[in-house]
Amino acid sequence: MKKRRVTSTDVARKAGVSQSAVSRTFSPWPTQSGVSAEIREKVLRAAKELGYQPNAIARSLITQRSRIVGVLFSYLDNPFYARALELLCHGLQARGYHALVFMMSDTLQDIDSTVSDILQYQVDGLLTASVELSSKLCIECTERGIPVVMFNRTQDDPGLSAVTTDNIGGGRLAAKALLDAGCERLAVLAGWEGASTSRDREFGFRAELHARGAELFERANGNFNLEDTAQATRAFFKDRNPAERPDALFVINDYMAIRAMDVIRNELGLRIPEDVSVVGFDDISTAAQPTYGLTTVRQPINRMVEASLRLLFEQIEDSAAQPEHVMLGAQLVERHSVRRKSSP
Amino acid sequence: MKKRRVTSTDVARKAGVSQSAVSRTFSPWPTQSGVSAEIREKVLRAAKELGYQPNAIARSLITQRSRIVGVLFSYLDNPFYARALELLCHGLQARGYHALVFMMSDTLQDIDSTVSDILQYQVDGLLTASVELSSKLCIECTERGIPVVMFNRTQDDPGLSAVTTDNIGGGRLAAKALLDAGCERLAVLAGWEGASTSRDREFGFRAELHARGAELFERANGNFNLEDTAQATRAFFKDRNPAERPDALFVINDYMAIRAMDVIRNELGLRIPEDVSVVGFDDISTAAQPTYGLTTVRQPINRMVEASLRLLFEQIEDSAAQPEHVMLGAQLVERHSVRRKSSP
DNA sequence: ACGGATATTGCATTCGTATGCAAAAAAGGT
DNA sequence: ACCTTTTTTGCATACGAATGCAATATCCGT
Repeated sequence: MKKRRVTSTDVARKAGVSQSAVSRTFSPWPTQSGVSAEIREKVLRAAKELGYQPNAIARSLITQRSRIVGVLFSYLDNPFYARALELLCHGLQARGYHALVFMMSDTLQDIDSTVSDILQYQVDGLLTASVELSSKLCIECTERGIPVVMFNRTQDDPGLSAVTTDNIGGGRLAAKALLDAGCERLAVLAGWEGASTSRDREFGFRAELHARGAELFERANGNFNLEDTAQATRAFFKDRNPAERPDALFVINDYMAIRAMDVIRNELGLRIPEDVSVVGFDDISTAAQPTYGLTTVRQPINRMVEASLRLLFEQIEDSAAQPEHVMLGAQLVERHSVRRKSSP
Repeated sequence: MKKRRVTSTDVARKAGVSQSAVSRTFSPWPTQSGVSAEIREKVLRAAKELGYQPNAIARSLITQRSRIVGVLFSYLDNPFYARALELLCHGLQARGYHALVFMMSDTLQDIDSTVSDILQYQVDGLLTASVELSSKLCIECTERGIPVVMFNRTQDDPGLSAVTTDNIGGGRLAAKALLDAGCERLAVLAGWEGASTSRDREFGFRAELHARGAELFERANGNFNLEDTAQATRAFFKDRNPAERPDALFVINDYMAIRAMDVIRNELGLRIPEDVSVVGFDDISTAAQPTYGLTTVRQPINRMVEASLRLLFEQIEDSAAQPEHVMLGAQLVERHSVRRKSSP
């Protein structure tokens, strides 16, 4: 039952060569000091017979490279993040790296022990998403020379790389769409005050309103969860006369927007977009389904992932590489949740 | 910039004790041979000052335990799997383990190299979900003494642990619900023939039909993707007279069922459940949203995850533990997508 | 104070692979 | 054929922590 693992020494013995030869044969990088075709042949044959696989742990120990990247997420309910994780993993694997996933349920977020775990596993880099990391985590990691890239979040600290969409610009686009359609009482359903995404999107939204001389009608927090979102939506519309309730709603992400639409239509019996126009953010696949046809601000998720990986590997491969903040453009995707411009 | 990492030897020197003492102080398991309070104190102080963290890689090498579990997924689009991954990670972390995630896009599934990766990382166990693993992978891993637990899939090979819902029973429940409601032309929209889940659910569905003397009206494959699902749904209903098309649809999972409902209502202009009743499988959160109100067969995902982890750790901790197939009961959740029983 | 039992501590080795260095072999030049 | 240059090869050591064993210190009873 308990098989002793096969080591490079076993292979060496079987092939009648030195352990170094085996190591060199399996070296992933075209080693400067190669092995002759003849030896390589012998080694490979012996390895195959024994079922030898190099031990990545031992290799990491000596090379000081684990080829493991820590990936921090706090939840995957929001399909945007599920998709991001999927793409991130693919990208990592394509580069010969692997993702060690840390799920931080916001409730029991034991930051300290998580940081400790990350550090102990000697990850070569760290990708964080949907997580407001305490500056503590950042400092600890960067101090130890572990590159950190934040996905879809920013932090004031300029020592950290981050990749985001232009959330402020995106917020403006949302406001513009609603204003252009002739909406007059605009409400925003924000996420959670602590998240830069939510703050920036709302900021952009308000900025555009201000620029147009309009005023925000109402606001509430959905805290990125469906329950609070439904609650807030009800508060906006329930038992209110048409003239006293919003006629437009900007929801800080699609995940919440979909839920809001549901409450608006099925619980409150209002029509979208006739009674209320809705704009979301992200452009998750559900938004495109005809049932919702949600007009939304698209985040270019593929490019975001690519940029994150590029930044991360630049820093992994060149420790002198400077942290950078990449901001990609947002784009409005018009579907059917915003009413058509009322002709003047 | 380039900080040399702090080792137990550094701490030992600073604290004026031996490296062994440091190792023992940081040993996670209450070591038989402890250290005195005095030394522990000195060590901890020195460690804190230097910012020492034990190196998990080095530890793994000597203990032959990586405390890393490989987790294989093929996609996260289906929220059921996203949720499963989330729960799995939490469970792993709660036990002091971590998930090394392998995403196998079905298209570019390079099984061989993935197996190789898994083996090289010396994972203590392997959890696979939404993946039909070639027997090759199984054999390779079990031969090397790596416990494998399949989540939501089965394989003929009895040497493998698996956790599933009673898919056959679940399929029967779906048929029963539809038949009891008086539906007469039942269609099933399957996933992909290669997946045991899909096969078993369809099998159960047909078995119940057969037992009741009913016959399957039609079937198609949605291949677990939204495009094929929409396509198949159109084929079922488009340009057909009411009497020539299905009046009930069992979709093999909710992810696809939601898409099917969308096509039925928004593209084809049919009503649910008046024109067609729909039953899904899984009970993802979207199914509960009023917009859909999908009647579905619930998989007890929490218990599935718990069982998977239990099985996995039984085998990790006791190499004599036998593989086991845990099958949990399925349960029908009635909402509004199946028409009410027509009174006789 | 002494013998023996017990709890601490440190030494030395081990895990499996990579790599600098020197020795050996092969290739190249005249 | 001889000397130089280049390529192969193996030896020995390093990576960082865990642990069996022996040495030392501590405790206890009398």
